[in-house]
Amino acid sequence: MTENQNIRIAVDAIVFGYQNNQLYVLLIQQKFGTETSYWALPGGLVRNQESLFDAVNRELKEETNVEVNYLEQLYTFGDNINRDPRNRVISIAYFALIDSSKLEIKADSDADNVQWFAVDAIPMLAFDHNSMIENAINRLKSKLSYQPIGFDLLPKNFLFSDLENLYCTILEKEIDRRNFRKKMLSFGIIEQTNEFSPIKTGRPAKLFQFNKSKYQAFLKEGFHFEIKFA
Amino acid sequence: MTENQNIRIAVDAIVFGYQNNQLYVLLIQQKFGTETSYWALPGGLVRNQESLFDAVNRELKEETNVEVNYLEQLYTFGDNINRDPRNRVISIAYFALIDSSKLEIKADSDADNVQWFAVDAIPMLAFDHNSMIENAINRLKSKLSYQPIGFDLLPKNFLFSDLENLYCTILEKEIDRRNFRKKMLSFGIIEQTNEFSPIKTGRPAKLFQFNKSKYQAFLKEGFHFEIKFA
DNA sequence: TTATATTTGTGTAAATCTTACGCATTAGTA
DNA sequence: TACTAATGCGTAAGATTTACACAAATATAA
Repeated sequence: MTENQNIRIAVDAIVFGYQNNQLYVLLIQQKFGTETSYWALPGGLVRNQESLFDAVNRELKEETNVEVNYLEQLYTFGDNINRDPRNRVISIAYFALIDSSKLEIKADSDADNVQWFAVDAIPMLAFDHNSMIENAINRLKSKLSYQPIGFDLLPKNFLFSDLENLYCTILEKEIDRRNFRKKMLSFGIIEQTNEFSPIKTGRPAKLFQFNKSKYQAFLKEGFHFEIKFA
Repeated sequence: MTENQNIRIAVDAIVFGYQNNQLYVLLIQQKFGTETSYWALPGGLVRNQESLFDAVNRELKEETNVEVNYLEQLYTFGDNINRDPRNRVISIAYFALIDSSKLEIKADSDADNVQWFAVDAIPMLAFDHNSMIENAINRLKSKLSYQPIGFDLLPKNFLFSDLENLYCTILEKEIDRRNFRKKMLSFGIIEQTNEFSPIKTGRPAKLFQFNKSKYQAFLKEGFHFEIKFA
């Protein structure tokens, strides 16, 4: 009964990126000795003297070299005691977002082993990583409507149409352009810049940016971001 | 660098109960050898061959003997590597609700060591358990408005005024009785019973009950519970 | 038996928010 | 100079939310 505990503890990260009406997840290729190699989420064992937060950041740095804009704990996977067939491992999954300016895999990472996959074309992954991603997509979908998190998937300056398409794509919903813009602007946390987009078709569009500090100030006054669709 | 991992993994439960306009948390008294004994959340180390879910249920049974109506994972506490001064322990906290018919500590538990504390009178607890409770209260507050979770804090048959007071108490807000009742009933997931409450003052009140299976059926059709207050 | 105290149960009008919907503007390109 | 493609903008109808007060039912005390 008083056996010693023999459970490993890991962190894994589900990193989302967005570009051209498509949501992507960052995966790495795992080498299991001579076994077939699987794609998997970036992650690994937590060190004795490091916080969970440090662990996930370290693994992301080591394995993928991306820097995330947003990172939060998602869920701890430890109910299936055989999720890793080698040992019992409990994994604390983190949810992360990066903007499209960082979508290129940097040269200084082992690029062959790191790749973005469109979320509707994810292969069979190692362990329970497919269900972790499902879980993360649900979190992303629900957070989009009550936290201004979409901006972390866009470059600093973005087109209103990009923001709109991001919502349409991820939530898989039609959105009325006028109502969306009206509502978004009504919060007072998005500002027009003086720059125009370099796109060379149609009427030139102003670039916008999210004012994070304004948002945080509003939060303290009880402001509640919420955007819904029919 | 390839030191062996030496981290324990525990589960802890924040169990809420409600009675007479007061929210309670279930605590147990911990014995640390000869040291002063602290109050703490029920919980303990996860066994090698048991799921997290089984672990938290087992600890609740062993330490408090309460049966919960609702249980979900809350958050994993592992950023402070000294949260337990003896060893590094990562704790997966669970959030639970019981109804007031179970608020009495059962005789077959070690009653001296198990007690309900009003949330506004919680002593200094072991480890980071105070902040776990804070975290759980936030979860409870936010879930109340988008998930019909309040019913898990009430007996099967309840007065509408009890439901209303529960919301007022936990959210610390004034509520308009008429609007609250109208909105709640509009969902169609609460039914009048034929029973009257045994309370002997004022106009006799019908007892109501939550129809869980109706709620779950509605969910599948895209229904979304939401109740907000000025 | 009658008056009083206490809590339940109910409706409506005003204000706010959400939805639906189309056309003129601005540039580039042919 | 006409065409194409995308942006930017307003209003009316409908739905939801808010604010608000009094009659009904019982127990109890006078």
